[in-house]
Amino acid sequence: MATNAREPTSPRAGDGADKLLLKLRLRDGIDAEEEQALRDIIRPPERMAARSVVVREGVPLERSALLVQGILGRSKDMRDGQRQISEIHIPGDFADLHSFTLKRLDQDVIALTECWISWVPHSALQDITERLPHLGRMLWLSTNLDGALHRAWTVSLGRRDALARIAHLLCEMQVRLSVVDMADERSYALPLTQSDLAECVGLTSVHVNRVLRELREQGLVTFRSGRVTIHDIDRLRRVAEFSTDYLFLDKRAR
Amino acid sequence: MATNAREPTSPRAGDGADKLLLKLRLRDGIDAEEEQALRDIIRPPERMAARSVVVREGVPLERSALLVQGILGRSKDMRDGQRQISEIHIPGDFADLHSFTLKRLDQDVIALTECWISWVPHSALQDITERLPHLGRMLWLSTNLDGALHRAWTVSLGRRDALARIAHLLCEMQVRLSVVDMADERSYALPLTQSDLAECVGLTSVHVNRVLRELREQGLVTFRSGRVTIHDIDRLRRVAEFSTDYLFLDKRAR
DNA sequence: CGTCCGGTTGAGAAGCCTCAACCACCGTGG
DNA sequence: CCACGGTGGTTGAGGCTTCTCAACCGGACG
Repeated sequence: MATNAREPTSPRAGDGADKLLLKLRLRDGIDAEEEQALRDIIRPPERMAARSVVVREGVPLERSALLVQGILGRSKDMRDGQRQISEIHIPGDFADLHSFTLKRLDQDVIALTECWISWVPHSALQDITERLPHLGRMLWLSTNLDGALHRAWTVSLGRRDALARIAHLLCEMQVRLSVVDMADERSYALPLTQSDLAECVGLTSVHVNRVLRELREQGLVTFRSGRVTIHDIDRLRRVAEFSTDYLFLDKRAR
Repeated sequence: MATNAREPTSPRAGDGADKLLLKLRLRDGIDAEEEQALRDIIRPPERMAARSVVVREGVPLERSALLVQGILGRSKDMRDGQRQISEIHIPGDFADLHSFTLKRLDQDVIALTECWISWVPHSALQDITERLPHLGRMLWLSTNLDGALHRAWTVSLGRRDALARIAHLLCEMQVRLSVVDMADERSYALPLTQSDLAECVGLTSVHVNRVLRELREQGLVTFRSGRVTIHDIDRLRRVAEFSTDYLFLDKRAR
């Protein structure tokens, strides 16, 4: 069942769990029983087309989406056709774990690229909160990490200019992707369009284009054909006023 | 013990719990055992001076702050002296419940007015996750509601102009304060300065001043001497593109 | 080979910021 | 009692960042 999907890009069933465990174990120990419980509730990944709506705002939900491959965004459409993305999700992220308690979403989850998603039933999560409270707290932690990202984005949108805002986003993605072995200090794949970036940082794609040129010409970063190449990570972080503190990369009893 | 504080503004010990319970019971039932467990872990409120830092970013924490009276903000200082507030807290809110899993904060919690705070030890919260998993999920829900506010603010900062942004904030506060019986449809107390507002919506206080005049002259809202008077809530909400959906005001099994 | 999507660039407009002055109110101290 | 200083609010003028509109380019794909 798990290995039924035969397309070349199709991920293995355990990939999502592996990356989720990398993310959780960076913050606290997960023992064998907890790991097994987690693996047991993760269904085989399903493919979602690029640009499709994975979870629609407002719909009653009984499962959450663990992203195995691809990039998801949480997105809000405005009356006038503009949209704002409030978080970018990478493999190993639950895109809507908060729906476990909220029971519906306040924003759409959309596939920014082709994605593979493992669904996790809320009933299984409830079971975890009752049988394995520490693992339950680690899942709670996971939604609180999302909250920390949200706050950092709020600060960016409220107080950084366009250059620092984009620089900050590219710094954030570098660290988060590193955690799941998808980036190093020099470069990483980020298969988004400039319009996608614009919807993350609250600018127009035209202005994002100009700012990306500026970042390139200043020898900081290059974003081109879905890849980020960092020329000077120290200067980039200084320009962005970036610190890893809000990403909670330290291991502690939780 | 609980009634020791004698100043006229000093709240009773149970006030914080009462408002927290109003907030939680709006979303799901809390039975007598859960209510008692919650009341048992809430310490008598302590007074914090206006403009003081209640919880400092980065400091290891073993307790969370339940706001009983006053207004708190989550605030990030920038290098250049600017700051951004990412959430406003009202009585009945935990200002840093996320520190239960994160163990420190990514932003300061500051008192925007004189505040009374009840501290709740993390050990007691851990106990709840182990003994009363449903109540634990309700606390998890509470941090997820914060997340929904964060996302709404991100959308505001990214895609609304100054007028709509301030209108949206005033709409949000009206609903949230109503939940804890501190607002009606026409008016509510909001003892903030125009600079505080500016730090919430990512503008300067000068521009906030001009926009408040515009809101007043359009017959939408008046914000004056710490009080918001809503002249036309329907038009105000339309201008703000405000919907209560993201506040999750519905009762459901969670 | 045409079409579409994403990216690039220019020119002018709009929204918000900066700087500065001034006012009203309130608590404090002489 | 009044003078004073501090804080918060108000208004004007000019500047800068970002937006809007528009044109054009290049590559992928049918």
